[in-house]
Amino acid sequence: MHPLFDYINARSKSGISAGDFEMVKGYFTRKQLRKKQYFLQEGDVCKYYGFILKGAMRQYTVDDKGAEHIVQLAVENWWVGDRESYVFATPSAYNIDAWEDTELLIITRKDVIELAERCPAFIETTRLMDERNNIANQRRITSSISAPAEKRYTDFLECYPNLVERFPQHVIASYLGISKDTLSRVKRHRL
Amino acid sequence: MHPLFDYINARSKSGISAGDFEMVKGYFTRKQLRKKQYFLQEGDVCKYYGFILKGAMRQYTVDDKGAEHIVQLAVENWWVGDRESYVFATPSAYNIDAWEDTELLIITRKDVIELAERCPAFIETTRLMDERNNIANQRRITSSISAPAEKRYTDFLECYPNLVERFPQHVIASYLGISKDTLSRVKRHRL
DNA sequence: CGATTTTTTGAATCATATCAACGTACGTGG
DNA sequence: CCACGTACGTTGATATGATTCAAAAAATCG
Repeated sequence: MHPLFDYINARSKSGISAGDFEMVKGYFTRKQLRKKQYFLQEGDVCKYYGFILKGAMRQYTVDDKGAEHIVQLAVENWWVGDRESYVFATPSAYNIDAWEDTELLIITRKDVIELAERCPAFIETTRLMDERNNIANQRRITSSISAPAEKRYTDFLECYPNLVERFPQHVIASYLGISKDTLSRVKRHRL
Repeated sequence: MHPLFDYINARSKSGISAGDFEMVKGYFTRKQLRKKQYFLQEGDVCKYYGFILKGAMRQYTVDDKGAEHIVQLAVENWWVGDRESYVFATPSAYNIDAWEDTELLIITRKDVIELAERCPAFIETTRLMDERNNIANQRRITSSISAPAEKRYTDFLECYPNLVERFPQHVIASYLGISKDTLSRVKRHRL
């Protein structure tokens, strides 16, 4: 039916009624982003978290040499935002922009907190999201401190086959912390 | 008073009463570990999460060449365990052992869930822990995909000055994903 | 079709790893 | 008190994996 409805239903034990979902939906605002448009710019406070209905986005830092380092990729049914800036209302170190034209549901921190108080299923869902996120982050950290480029890439393929189709290779390379040139060579070597 | 009591009080909006805390404490079991003793071994399911009352621990993988890669360090007031194995009851890819003699409060997954239902302050606390953890992991990922050895080390010093005093240099090096030799050279270079 | 983005490739270079040796400190048992 | 083992840190020489740069090829898009 509605992607967010399905998302909450699949992740909360109790599930959510159609009526409750209307209430939940009321807390979100729809937002359209064109390709390359910023959702968040370095130095700004991340006022909104976004749930992606359609599209693809990237979160990245820019170093002193101007090189981009992609820390997160996201597509449909993923959340985007800089958690640190969102929670503490501090200037973000990241940029987030749309890689494709995308459509989001956005919500402020204040509203998330209020919504959590009114809707148990929503809390359960966000808790589960945090839990899964922690697990995924742990894996990524393990991979990035202990595995060479080739292993990092195969781990990625296994874990996120859907992302490979959505982003070009040089973006994936940056996400993995290796250069596009190296990733190209790794792929050839694997055949 | 009691480290876990203080921990919950500092992290839940409402706080916890002395009476409720007795109930919480009842769900935990005290566990002593001698230096080098395993808390979790690769291949086993992580049945318990632990709250460190006293001591220091490390979580690591062992690669095919027998080298250890430290993915997490923990001291007093930190939680230890492999979240993925704990949540899904799958064999863990990690070892966790005591770096010093340590004293823990441990709890099963089932009891965490039950306790969460009975004590709102406990839920709030674990939610906050997950949130902070996500933020910290994000930082670590950013650092590890984009920064060279020296920056990674200075980031670490800034973020966890207390850990530097508790673990020898070669352990820190492994945590940062660099060799002990390189860390030694980095330190000299910084003076 | 031209323009832009993406991928590939080779050559030179750089950061870090590896290996081996040595120095130091600490603790334990004789 | 000494002798020994163990753990830790440093250092130099060498090896290696990955980066950088530049150029060209290939794919994509309006």
